[in-house]
Amino acid sequence: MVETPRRREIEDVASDLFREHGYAATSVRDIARALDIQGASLYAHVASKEDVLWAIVDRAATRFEAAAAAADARAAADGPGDHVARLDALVRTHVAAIAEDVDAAGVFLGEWRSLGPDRRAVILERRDAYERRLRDLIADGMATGAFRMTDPAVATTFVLGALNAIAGWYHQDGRLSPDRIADHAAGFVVSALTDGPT
Amino acid sequence: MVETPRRREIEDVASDLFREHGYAATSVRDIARALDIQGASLYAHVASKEDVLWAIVDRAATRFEAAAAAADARAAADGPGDHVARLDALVRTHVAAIAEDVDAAGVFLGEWRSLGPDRRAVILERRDAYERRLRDLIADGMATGAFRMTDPAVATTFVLGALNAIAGWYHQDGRLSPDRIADHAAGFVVSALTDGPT
DNA sequence: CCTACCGATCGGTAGG
DNA sequence: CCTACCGATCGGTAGG
Repeated sequence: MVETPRRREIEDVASDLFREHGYAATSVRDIARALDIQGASLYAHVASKEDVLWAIVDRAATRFEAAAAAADARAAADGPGDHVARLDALVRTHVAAIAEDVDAAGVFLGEWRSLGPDRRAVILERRDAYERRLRDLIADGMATGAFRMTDPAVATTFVLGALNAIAGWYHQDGRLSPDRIADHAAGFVVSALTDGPT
Repeated sequence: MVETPRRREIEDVASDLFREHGYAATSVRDIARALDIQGASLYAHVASKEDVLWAIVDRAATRFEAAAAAADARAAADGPGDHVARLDALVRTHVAAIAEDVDAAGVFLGEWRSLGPDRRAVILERRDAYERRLRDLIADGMATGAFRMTDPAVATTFVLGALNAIAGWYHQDGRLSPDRIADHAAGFVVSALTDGPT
């Protein structure tokens, strides 16, 4: 299915509603009303309600994956062995990925439970892969002494928990720009994983 | 309404289902089936589906509030001016409050959107009050030099994000005991907010 | 706690 | 994109 402009409009409106009320509490009529069309008319553009959720979640997941790849590229230019720089880069691109589309990020992070079994499994595996990437970086940094020793798996969930919480409060017209938030996030995470000033 | 044993049983089963599938995606028949009774029979014990959600959320919120009070008492015994000790105590009681009933904590943290407007407002105000408490502690610690200088409001959301993520992965029969998780959480948070070893 | 039932709303289809 | 419609399921009530 091609991504027509109208189709994208539907997904954006749905992201907002799913984020605000949750997928199950949002009816296809709610989505249609926000677009000023009839509920049944939505099916001229989408095959099912779950397909809309999937499109949002899949696109958000892809954005996070691209962010991680971009962070790798950025850090590799600086120096491959610098774990602090690599973590700093990953945190910043992660925050940017959230801020780029908060609604979609929030839906991705909070509504994957509403996917059918197959898609749910796919998205969980992609989340796991992303998490493994961060965990490996943290574990490697501990092994080289860049980070203080602690449980890498637990530290990873703390880091992602702190970062993903941003999707719960960030607003485009808020006090802080995405870059400023990324500054704070990078400072927080690096400080949490290092023992003292370098 | 008094809290009969059966009523509590209903709430526990509902916590599990709401946590796994979300409030809106869980029908009263789902809850009844888990208790081996008919859907309509549930109404011999509860007035509405939302009342069940409210009971779970209200109890969990009360538990977090009690945890904060306990942390205050514990830290006051040590010494009132020690912000690191106060933060350490608050983190530990917060983690304990999550582990005490993960399902209810998860519902409290993730399903308050499903409450009606009035109850939603009440629970948001109680969450805000809890958050203010932590933010004030962090801001005071920055003013006295115990914590590194950064934005207290943002730091607070990072701390709560990291801690509340525990509700997403903690299991009673997991690798780590609540106390060990609390150790890691306290180490992570204190390290994030301090500049180096004391 | 059960059986029998209710109106409302759900996601989705047919046919234009 | 609309009107008209469908079967299924929803939360909840009546009466025992």
